Amino acid sequence: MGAIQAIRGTRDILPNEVSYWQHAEATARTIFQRAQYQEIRTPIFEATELFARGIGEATDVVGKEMYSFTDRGDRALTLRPELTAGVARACIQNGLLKPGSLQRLWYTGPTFRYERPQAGRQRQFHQVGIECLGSDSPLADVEVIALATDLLQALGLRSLQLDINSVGRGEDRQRHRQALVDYLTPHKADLDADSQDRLTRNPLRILDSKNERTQTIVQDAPQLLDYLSPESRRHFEQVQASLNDLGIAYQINPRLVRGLDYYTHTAFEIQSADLGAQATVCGGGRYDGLVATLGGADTPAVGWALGMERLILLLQELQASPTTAPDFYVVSRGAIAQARALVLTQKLRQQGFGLEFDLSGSGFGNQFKRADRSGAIACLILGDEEAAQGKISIKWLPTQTQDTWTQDRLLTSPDSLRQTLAQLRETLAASQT
RNA sequence: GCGAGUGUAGCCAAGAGGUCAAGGCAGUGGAUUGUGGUUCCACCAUGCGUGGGUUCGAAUCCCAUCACUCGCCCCA
Repeated sequence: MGAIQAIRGTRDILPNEVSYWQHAEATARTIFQRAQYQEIRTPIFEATELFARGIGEATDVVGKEMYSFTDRGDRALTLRPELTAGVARACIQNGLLKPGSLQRLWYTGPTFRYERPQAGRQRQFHQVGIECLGSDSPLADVEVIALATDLLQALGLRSLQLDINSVGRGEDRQRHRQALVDYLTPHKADLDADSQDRLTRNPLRILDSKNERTQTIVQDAPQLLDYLSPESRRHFEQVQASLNDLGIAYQINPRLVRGLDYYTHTAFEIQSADLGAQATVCGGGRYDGLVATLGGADTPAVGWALGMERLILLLQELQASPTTAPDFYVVSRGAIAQARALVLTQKLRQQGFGLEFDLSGSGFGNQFKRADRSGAIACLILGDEEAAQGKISIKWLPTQTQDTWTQDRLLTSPDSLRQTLAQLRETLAASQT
């Protein structure tokens, strides 16, 4: 009652879930590093104008999904709804885009969009992404896509689908858009309400409508792929050829369009059937115009962003949470013994062992119960008797055997300790399968 | 932003206007003040998302509000 709650569309990531995040982040990091992508960290909020100009005023993201506010200095600011624009801004501002040079970058961090929350969709969510700036080669598109599929595969995800398309260049889209409007206008009355609305705002989207009647009308509508310039078509063909060389399965989806204005040529999406309505895990493409739009030198670029929450949902369906059991559980009783036990605990931790120290102050019986639940391989036991003699008892939980060592021996034989732990862990694993 | 559904403990839940709200899992303490996993016992919601209203009486009916879920829109 009266307790303050996390605000709508935000959530806490609790310890039992964090292990998935760490696993995903670590995997991403090694894959990016192997391909010589460097991490970049940019601010969580930026000038509103950056997104308005970069993403496009007419897009849904800018039009109705931004967390915008003015600060005490009357600056118009926005919590970033995606990271690409900020990364591009940082590259321009810091002179990272020298003519003829390449920047390979990756990033991760929180992202904000004011939308109705659903499964796999929140107002604060997290993205991981990469950007390859400075190359117009179709091979850059494919390198970037391959890193996405590598990452997902390394995480053990199956049954994902890669859709690709080419949205051409601005001129190609203009011509196609005109043709599309010309084709659809006579049918306007038969379109669903949403699509009628989109006829003037964003006719491309009509192709994607889920309305059956609209779909039958749209079947014979002009396809964007037929309006591509020869250059754009060649680019798209090379992307496909190179994907084939790498054995990456894909589907050409002529209806795939991206929600942000800055995309050119290649657009792609990776979807999962296990995510419900929010099926896209990873989306990206080429954005040759963005850097120039933001005031930088003309710089071709490709990249993608991946939704961490959606990725974690898939990982959780796949495997149980990785456990983090300690090597030793430290059982002690009596003020002097406890104080000594803590000293030994710290020294063993400094040698690289994992130890959980019992702080409950309850009887040995209860401490052993907790030791068992902790999943530890052994108990270190220090009571009045051991403390008085400078000794310590070690109970090996899987074998129910117990040794008494001098405390000195405990601290000076890390190798044999490690060996015993490894052996017991093995037999434990064997007995469980 | 629109449409629909659901809120009872950390989790899964029964309850359907009338004994100070079943049960299970988890947790804590004890049987066992120096030895675990099994077992047994005890404890664990002055309150049913929140705020109003109807009623002699509300977890149960009504209204509002908040949150979540599903669909639309859109995206990661």
